[in-house]
Amino acid sequence: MRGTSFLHLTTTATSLFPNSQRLSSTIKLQQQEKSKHLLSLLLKSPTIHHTTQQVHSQLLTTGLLNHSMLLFNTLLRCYSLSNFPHLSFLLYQQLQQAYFHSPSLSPPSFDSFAYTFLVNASTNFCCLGLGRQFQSLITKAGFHCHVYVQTALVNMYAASGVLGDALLAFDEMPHRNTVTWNVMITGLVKWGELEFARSLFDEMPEKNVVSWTGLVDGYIRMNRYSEGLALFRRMVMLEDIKPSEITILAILPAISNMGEMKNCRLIHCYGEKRGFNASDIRVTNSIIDTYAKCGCIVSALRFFEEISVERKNLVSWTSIISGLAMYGMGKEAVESFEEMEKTGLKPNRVTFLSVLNACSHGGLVEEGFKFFQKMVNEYCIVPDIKHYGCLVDMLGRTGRLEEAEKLALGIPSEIVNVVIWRTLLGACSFHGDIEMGERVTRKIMEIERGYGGDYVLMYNIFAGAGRFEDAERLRHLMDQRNALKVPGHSLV
DNA sequence: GTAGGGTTAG
Repeated sequence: MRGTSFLHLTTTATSLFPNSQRLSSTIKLQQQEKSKHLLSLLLKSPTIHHTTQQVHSQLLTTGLLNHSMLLFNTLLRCYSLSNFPHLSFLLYQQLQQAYFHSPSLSPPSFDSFAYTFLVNASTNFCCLGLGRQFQSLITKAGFHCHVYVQTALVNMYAASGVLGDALLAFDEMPHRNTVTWNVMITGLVKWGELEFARSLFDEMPEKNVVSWTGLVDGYIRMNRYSEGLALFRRMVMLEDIKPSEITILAILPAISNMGEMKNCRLIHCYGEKRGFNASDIRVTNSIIDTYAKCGCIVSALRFFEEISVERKNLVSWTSIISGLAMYGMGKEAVESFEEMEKTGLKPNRVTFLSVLNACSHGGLVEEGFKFFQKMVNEYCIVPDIKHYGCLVDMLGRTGRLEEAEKLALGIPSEIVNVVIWRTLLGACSFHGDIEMGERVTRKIMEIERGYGGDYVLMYNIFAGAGRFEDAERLRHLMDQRNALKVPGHSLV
């Protein structure tokens, strides 16, 4: 890795600042003013990449790079949080090189802030190798007990799924704060280690809303909705912890999976009271989605229409289109799509998937094809298997089985899957096409033999056509192959 | 300065 060559340079670092005595006081003052100005620029708009880059190039051209550790660290932080975290490493390297090329300067000495941001940049850049190198520099620099720096390292390992190393770093910390515990817990939750996360949660001395939300989210992500919601209730009622917008985002999927319309309303009201609905578009969008999934498209629509056009983003529109699709409201979904385009928003693959789904559920075949063409030609989006799935379903539902089969056969072999054929088999069953049903069943068996639902569908096709012998033959085959029909409800 | 995040074929 490119990092090796420049990282080892820091081992001799002792002090960042140059010998400033030689600078005249006027120049020094000018530099301080300039630094102050650049710092305020960064602090004013830390998330605007353009500003960060401008400040960076100013630092390089004016030679101010090694004059203020505060400015350097702030810039490092902006990069680590941006979409280009590797620029943190470039900046780091430039400071090293400034020293390397002018021996009159004192070598840079990176503090706990710099290391924290560099580790975060490694995390966000998914570059564990570099992170490990920083870890050894951190130890050499004497920050092996520093809570912030070590927490950043625990987070790096935990977020990347290297849970053994995360625990090692966590265990070796003589002092931990709530954030340390939280990064460990959320890391474990992220990688499905829920029980382990739970035991740490029970063990941690002071829990805050992030700890609670992390665990609630864990249960819900593992489809353990009632346990997640029970924990949420305990958090609010017994522990008196105020939910945050992230808590709301975590519990809404549980509410929609349980179909708890009442609770959706409750959360909606709570969001109004706390101002989340107005301040966080993600909460707004998730409420639209939850209303729709709880069976109330009217509430979803009403809520959606209350949002101002300026606040609605692509996900808001996609959520309502996908909601309308669930109810077979194809026409309304198409109208929403067109309205969205008028506002200047550019649909993405999910928006197209939702509108295609709406066309398929609403029986709008020609519109569906038009959207597919539009997606490919106008928006240059390469269709994925789900887009094809909608088209097959759309043709299959309306009984255009030959076209559906032809389309399925034309799907690139690298992406075609068993779901496509299962969709077609469902259509064959619905429209009673025995021959195609047999053909499609054979295709499915080539890919996967263990799913009982396919045998059942084919059995129904035979039985429906009065071919009971064939049906029984199939039932035998199913027993022989030990195919299990997965029940319609969850076993947990 | 360090932690959690919305829409997705059948």
